[in-house]
Amino acid sequence: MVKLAETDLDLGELPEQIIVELRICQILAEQAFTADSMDGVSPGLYMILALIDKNPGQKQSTLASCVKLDRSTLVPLLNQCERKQWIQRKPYEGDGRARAVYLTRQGKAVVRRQADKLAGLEAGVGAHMAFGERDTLLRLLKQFQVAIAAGTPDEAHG
Amino acid sequence: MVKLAETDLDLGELPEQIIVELRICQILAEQAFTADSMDGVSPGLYMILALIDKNPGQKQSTLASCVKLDRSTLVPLLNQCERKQWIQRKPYEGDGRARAVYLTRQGKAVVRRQADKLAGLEAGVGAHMAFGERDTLLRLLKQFQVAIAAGTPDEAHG
DNA sequence: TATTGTTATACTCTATAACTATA
DNA sequence: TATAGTTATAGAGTATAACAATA
Repeated sequence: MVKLAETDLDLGELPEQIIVELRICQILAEQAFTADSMDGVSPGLYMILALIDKNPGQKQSTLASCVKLDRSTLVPLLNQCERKQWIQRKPYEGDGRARAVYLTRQGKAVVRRQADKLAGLEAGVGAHMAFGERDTLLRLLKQFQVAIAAGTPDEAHG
Repeated sequence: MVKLAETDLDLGELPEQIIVELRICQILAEQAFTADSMDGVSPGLYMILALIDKNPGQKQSTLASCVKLDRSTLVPLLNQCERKQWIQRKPYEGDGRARAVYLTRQGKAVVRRQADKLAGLEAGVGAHMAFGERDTLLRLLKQFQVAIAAGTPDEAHG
C-alpha cells in the first residue's frame, strides 16, 4: 500500500507528475507481483527467467546485457536459482570460458506459474479499464521510454 | 539505458505486459532524474523533501507514513539531509517525543532545483507526445493504481 | 501500555575492481 | 591482450526488533 496521502498532508504538484505516478505504479505493481509468492520471485528475476525460457543455452553475459545488468550481478542471482534447481549451467559449445544457461523442468514450472500470475494481474488491470485503454496505456508507456531517453527539449534541440 | 533487447534475444510476451513496461519506464525515469545531479537526490528523497516543503513542521512518523516508509527508515535519510544542512529538526510543540521537521534555506533551494529538473523532464516527455496524450497517460497511471490495488478479477469477486 | 525517535542488524539489488581460465 | 565467469567488497534502499524517553 504505497498510495501517498491517507494522512492529510499537502502533496503539492507531486500527483501531477508522470514520473511520480510512474514510481507509485511501479512500487504497487512490484508488491502485487511479489505478494503471496510461494516461489519468492521478484519482477526482475522473473524477467531473467522468462528470458532464459525463451532463449535457452545463452551465455550469462548475453543475458546480463539484455536486461542491462552487470555480468557480475547476474552470478549470485543464477547461483540462487541453481541452488533451487530452477536453472542449470552447461558448457557453452565453442567457447570454453562461457556457460550456457538452461531452465530445468522445475524452473519452467516456476516461470509458468509466474507468467500466469502476471497474466492475472494484467487481466485485473484490464478489467478496471474501458475498452482499448489498456492498449493506450501500453502504447504511451513505450512512447514515454523514447521520450525520457531523448532528454529535455532544451538539450535535444542543440 | 535499460531498454531490453539490443542483443537479438526473444523477449516473448514481456513487452506486451504493462507491469514490465512500467518497470522499464521507472528505471529510465529514475536514471534521467538522478543523472548529472549535483545534489545527488534520488526520486524517493525528492518526494520526501517536497513533502516537507509543502508541510513544514510535521512529525517524522507522519512524513514516513505518508510516503509509506517505516519510521526507522526515515531516520538515516533525515540524518543525511541534516548533515548537508537541508533540513532541521526542532522540538514538536505539544509532544515531547516527536520532532518537527523543517527545510532550511539551502534545503528549499535544493527542492526548487530538483523541482525545476523534474519539470524539465516532464516537459520533455510532453514534447514527445501528441496533444492531450500526457494527460491521458497521467489519468491511466492513476487508474492503474486503483486497478492493481483492487487485485485480480478472481480474488475480487469472492 | 502505547507511541516517537533511534539504534542495531539484516536482506535485496546493484555496481566496480581484481582474479582465473580461456581465447 | 581481451573476454567470460567469478569473488570480494561496497553502497543504496528497505525492513524488523529492541530500547529510551515521553505520553
